[in-house]
This record gives sequence, structure tokens and C-alpha cells, in this order.
Amino acid sequence: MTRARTGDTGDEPVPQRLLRVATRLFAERGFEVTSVQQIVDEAGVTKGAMYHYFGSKDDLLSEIYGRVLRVQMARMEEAANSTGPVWQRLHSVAADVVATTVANLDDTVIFFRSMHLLHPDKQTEVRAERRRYHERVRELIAEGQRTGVFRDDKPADLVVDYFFGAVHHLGTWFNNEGELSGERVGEHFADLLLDSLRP
Amino acid sequence: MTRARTGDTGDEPVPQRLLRVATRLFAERGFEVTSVQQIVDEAGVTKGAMYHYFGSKDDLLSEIYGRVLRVQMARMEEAANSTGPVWQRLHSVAADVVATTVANLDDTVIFFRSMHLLHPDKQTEVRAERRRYHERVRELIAEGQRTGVFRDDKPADLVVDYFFGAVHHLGTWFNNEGELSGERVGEHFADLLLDSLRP
Amino acid sequence: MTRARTGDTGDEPVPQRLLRVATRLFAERGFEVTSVQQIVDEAGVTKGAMYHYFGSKDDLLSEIYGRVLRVQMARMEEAANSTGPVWQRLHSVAADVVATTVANLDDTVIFFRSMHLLHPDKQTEVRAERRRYHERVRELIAEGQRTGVFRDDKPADLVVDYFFGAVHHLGTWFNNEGELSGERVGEHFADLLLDSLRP
Amino acid sequence: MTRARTGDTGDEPVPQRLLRVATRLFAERGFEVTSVQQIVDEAGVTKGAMYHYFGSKDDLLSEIYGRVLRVQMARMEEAANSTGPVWQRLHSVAADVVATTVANLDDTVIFFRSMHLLHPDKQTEVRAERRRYHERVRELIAEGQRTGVFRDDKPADLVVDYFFGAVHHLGTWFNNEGELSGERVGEHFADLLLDSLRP
DNA sequence: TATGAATGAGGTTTCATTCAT
DNA sequence: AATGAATGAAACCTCATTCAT
Repeated sequence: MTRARTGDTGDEPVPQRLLRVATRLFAERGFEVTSVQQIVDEAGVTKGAMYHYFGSKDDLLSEIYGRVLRVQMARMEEAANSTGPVWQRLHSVAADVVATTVANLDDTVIFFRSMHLLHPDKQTEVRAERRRYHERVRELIAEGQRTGVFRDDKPADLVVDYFFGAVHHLGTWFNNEGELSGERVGEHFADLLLDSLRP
Repeated sequence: MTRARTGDTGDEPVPQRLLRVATRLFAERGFEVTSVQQIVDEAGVTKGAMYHYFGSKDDLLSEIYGRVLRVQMARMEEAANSTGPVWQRLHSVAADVVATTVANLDDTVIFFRSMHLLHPDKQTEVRAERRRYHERVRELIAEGQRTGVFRDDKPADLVVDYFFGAVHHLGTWFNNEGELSGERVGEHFADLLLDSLRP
Repeated sequence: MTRARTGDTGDEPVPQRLLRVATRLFAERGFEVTSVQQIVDEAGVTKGAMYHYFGSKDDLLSEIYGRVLRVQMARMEEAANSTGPVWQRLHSVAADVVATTVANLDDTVIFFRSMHLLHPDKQTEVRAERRRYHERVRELIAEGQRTGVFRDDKPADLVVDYFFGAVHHLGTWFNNEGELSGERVGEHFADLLLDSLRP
Repeated sequence: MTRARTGDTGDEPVPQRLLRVATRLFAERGFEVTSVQQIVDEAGVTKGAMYHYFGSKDDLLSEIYGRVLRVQMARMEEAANSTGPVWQRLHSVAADVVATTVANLDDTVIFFRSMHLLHPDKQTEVRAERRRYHERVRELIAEGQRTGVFRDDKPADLVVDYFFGAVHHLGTWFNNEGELSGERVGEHFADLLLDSLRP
């Protein structure tokens, strides 16, 4: 006799199931307001099972952060290292980061809302990884500024923070049921960025 | 014998002192992770005193939200209703919202990190107020689009979300000890916005 | 309406009551095997009340250790500093330490059974205090050896460990309902010690 | 690929290895504070393996008690049944019990610290065995008292408890790296006992 | 003979809040 | 206007043990 399980999708392994459920609940209700009991109930396992795979509730959060960073970094590297003129590469990166963010909106919501709840060490690690990410885009902009393709009266750093701010807040308003797709929003955002960089 | 009080500034009334301390702690550590005990300890009062002035811990958070909304709305109305061409008014609003945000950075950090912890009714209220704010800026952009001053191939709504996203993330990276002042960042951000709207 | 309380002795304050109940239970069943719930149930308070006065279950144990050390040290100093020939003072100390131990048998049982469960810092502190105690008695013996009253072919240190070992194990066999009183056992033990020290 | 194992001594069978590791950990940290996971990790086996050989964690403790009792009883019988005057036999028994105790110090530490954690039935059994042990020594003393070799103004029972107390506390202070060997301490203790029994 | 995922009961602790004073 | 002892619900986590393989 198998127990009925909410969100049971066939044979999805327990750790993945827990992570999936936790991600949804953390995004919907908030990390601290979601109890371990709620997570395991929705995942259809017991607390003991969860603690068999994850050392703590914090570990779940850490794992989500790790996953986000891996995914985003991989996508970005790909776009940034493509060939073509710098404006095209930047446009591509910008549009892609929006699409990726929208495709993993729960992760993004959690990311910026709950960073302060991570263990300080993990926080440092996450920040370092984000800085690498940020830096990679800054280089693109600086390259365009050096070659005269982009205006150079705005610090490249500031432009990155400006654009990523816009991206990171997608979680606040973007609606998957809305009329604009993630890709469409990506195009618009990339256009706005590129146009604001015209010399 | 009076107890030593952190941040004791002479005769600041108890409610104000509690609100000030709570704002700092919520921004530094997070709302859920800050206990009422910590707040009253740092404010140099007892729990009974706090519950005399505030009905609950949530009330403190609500109060902070109310304050933020009042301040930002007032500043914005002023800038938006000034005279001058629409691009100038938008530039002024944009620069000002950045400066105001930076001047109340703790509030902003709390705002976007802890909204989901408010009582649903209060959340609805806050969202409505923000929508009015958002709408006021959207009108400015639409006005510019109608009069041909701004490009009209980008939904005004989207542009507002784009720009406010950048503003709301200031709390993540802006550093008061850094080399750029809030006003300077406001100028840069407003420039970037206006330039991205060129037809 | 006052709640019925097991072990309610009139107006004994809550902290004392908790400590008294905890001491009994720790001695009867063991520290780790006694739950906080059992303690507060028997003391007639809630868990919250206990944590209002004691930071943790470990704190209860620490407090018991502190009390034991204070009591024993005070009694011993008094006996050791009395006047009279050295053999008389040693006899008096020896008899007294037995009587005190028997009078606080629960404390003694806990002391030697649960020391390893204390926080390492507290353990260090307890050990240091015991060493002072041990040292005070060693001096008495050494004094007797120097003056030729006691044999000197046995290290004074070893004699102290020998005798205190006997005392500390009283908890294993001494029975308050038995035919020998604590004072009587103290006399016997002191006699045995003194006689084994005859030159 | 085989896992690294702490204390792996070639082909020591699994049950012995588990018992050896458990003994060390129980003595170092305490029974209740040592988890089955720690034991099997250090022994380089899995939990399943442990439960294959031992019915429960308690069984490990029981086994240790059984081993201690067998060893000590055997040694003592031998010494007590030797020929020679009673004072010589008692001296021999006393010295030997110290040496045996020191040679199995971990066992002794566990014995007196964790007896209360045994299953009541096992406790009864252990106590009965100890009583037989105790009784055997008491008889020696009584024999000496009857024959006028020992003083008879001290209950033989009490003398046994006195001496065994000293022995059982060796675990508290005896240090194998110290300057006195177990045999040497045994001689001293036996001397002190015999001398305190002089008429 | 051995694995290790999973259980489930129970443990300690935290904390917003109340209330007699 | 303020105290602080006390509540009680709920949180996170541990762990000996079982069982299908």
C-alpha cells in the first residue's frame, strides 16, 4: 500500500521532490514562515527522511542558492563568450538573463528575499559568486566603452547594478499568465539597456 | 540607577525610539530573526512598554511601511507636479526617487524583503498605494510618448517596472561610504532612463 | 484559582522548586534520561517558566554543580582551619566531608555521574575548584608527614585520592534508611584513614 | 575502494571492533551522548552490520558490563583462593583489583557512570554479581577479624565499601602517562588498607 | 552478511503575547 | 506608563531502530 502523495510525479527521487516543494513554498510564503512539517507533508515524506538527505532546513535554502548560481552562471558564460560585435553580445546576455530569471522565478524571489538568512559563510560564498557574474557583464560594457561603441560618461559598474536591479525585481511583478513572455520582456529590457548606452 | 541604553539620544520618546531601533534591526538581521526581546533591550525599555505602544510585533513592521509610503509619495507628488517639459519632470522624479531611497535605505531593504510577512490586509493596502505611485510615473511616460518626446515602442508599464526595479535594488549594493552620493547616483540613473527613452 | 502542584511546599519560589525537583530526578534517573517536560511537570510549572529562569537544561546541571562546590568548600575550610593537632584536624575534615556528602547524596551522585555532560568550560572550572579542595587536604597530610605524625612512605596526593575515592562512592551504597548514620560512617572512615597513616 | 577506518587493525572481526570502538567512545564521551552512527562510522561499518551482531545500543553496554564482570571475578577468585595467611591474601586481592581496574580503565569509567542506564533486569543482574564479588572480599576481612589478625571494631562491610570506593574512583584521576604504574598504586592502596586494619 | 533509506516518537528550545501588579 | 513572570503553541532536530533489497 503506497501512501498518497501531494505533488507526487511518478518516481521523482525524494531529495529532488523535497527541493522542488521547498522552493515553491519558500517563494510563496517565505523561508522562515514555512515549517519543515509543511514541506515534508507536501512532499509526502517524513521529517526523518528529510533530515536523512539534508542536514537542516538551512541546507535546503543553501541548496537552492547553489542551484541558482550554477544555472545562471552557465547560461551567462555561454552568451557572453559567443562571437559577434560587443553590442550584440551584451544584448544577447541581457535578454538571456531576463529569460532565465523568468524561467526560474521562484528561485529569484527566494534569492533576494532570503539571502540574509543564510549562514554567514554561505552568504560570503554566494556574494563572491555573484560578483564574478557581475564582473563578467561589467567587462562587456567596459569593452564597448573602450571601443567607442558605448558612452563612457557612466561608470560601467553602475550600469550593471542598474540593469541587474531591474532584472532581479522581475519576481515582484512578472506574471507568467500575463501577456508578455519572458523572452519578450528580455528583448525589451535589452533594448532599453543598449539604447541607454548609445554615445 | 538608570540602565545604559544603546542609541539613547537624550529624551527621544519611547515609541520613536522603538521604531528607530526596530528599523535598524529588521534591516540588519531580518524581521523574523529579530526577537521582540532584542528590540526592547536595545531600546532600553521592557516588553510591557512596547506592548503599551504597539499592539504586536507586526504593528512595528506595519508602521515602518506606513512611514515609507507617506514619505515617498509626498516627495514624488512634488516632483511630478512641478512645471517644465515632461522629460524634465520625469528626470526630476527619477533622480529624486533614487535620492529618497538612498536616504532611507533601511526602510527600502525591509520593504522588499519582508512584504510577504505583513498581514494580508496590510499587504493589499501597501500594494494599492504602490500602484498609485507606479501609476503616477507611468502617466508621465505615457504623456511623453503621446507628445512624441519618448519612443513609443516600449510599453510605459514595462519601463516603469524596469526603472523601479533598478531603484529598489539599491539596498543590495549602495554603500553610504562609497564614492558616489545618492544624488549622484540619482543623476546617473535618471540619465540612463531618459536616454533609453529617446525615440 | 491555584493549580495543584506536585511537590508544592507552600511558597517556595519557582527557581528553587525547579532546582530541587531537577536534582532529585537527575539523581534518580540520570540527567540525559530526564526530560525537561518531566521536570516542569513535577515542579508544577510550564516549560516557558523554566526557560525564563534557566537558559537551558544544561544550566540546571551547572547550577547544581555550583551549589555543591560552594557548600563543600565552605564546610571543609571551616574544619581544616580549626585549631588542634594536625591529626585531629584531618580526622575532623575527613569525618565532616563524609557527613556533608551523605547529607547531599543526590548532589554527589549527579556530580560524579554527569560531569562529562557539562559544557567543557564549566568542566574546567569544576575541576579547578575540586583541585583546590583536594589540595587543601593534601596540605594537611603533608604537614603531618613533615612533623612525623604521619608515615611518609606514601605520597600525600595518593592518599587524598584514596580517601576521596571512598567518599565519592558513598552514593553507590549508602542508604539513609540503613543502620549507620552519615556521622557514624564519617567517624569510621576517618578512623580508617588516620590509622592507615600511622608511621 | 574501501573506506578508511579509524583504528583498523587488520582483520579484527566486526563484533570485536564494534565493542572496542564503543568502549572507547562511551568512556570518552558518555553512553547517551554517543550515537550509534558515531560508533559504526569509527568502526568502519554500517548500522545494518551493527544490528546484525547486536540487538540494540543497550546490548553494547550490556556486553561491556558482562566482560568487565567476567574478567574481574576471574582475577579475584584466583587471588583470594591462593594459599598463605589471610593478610597476605587480602593484600594480594587488593593490589590485584587495582591493577586490573587500571588495565581496563575505560570499562571502569563506563561501569560507574552508566549503570543507571542499563535495563532494570540487567542492572539487577549486575548488582548481584557485584555483591558476590564484594562478599568474597568481605569474607576475607571477616576471617582476619575472627582470627584476631584484623581489628574488629569496624564492620567488615564498611571496610569493603571504603576500599572499593577508592578503587572505583581510579577512573577519575589515574593517568596511564603518570609516574605511578597501576601495580605501584595497587601496592600502595593495599598497604593503606592493611595498615588501617591493624588491631 | 550487509546496506542505507526511511520511520516516528520524543527531545530541547524559542518566542510573541498576556496579565496581575 | 510600565514591569517581568509566566504561558502555550509550535518550531527544528536527533536518533535508535526497521526493512526491503
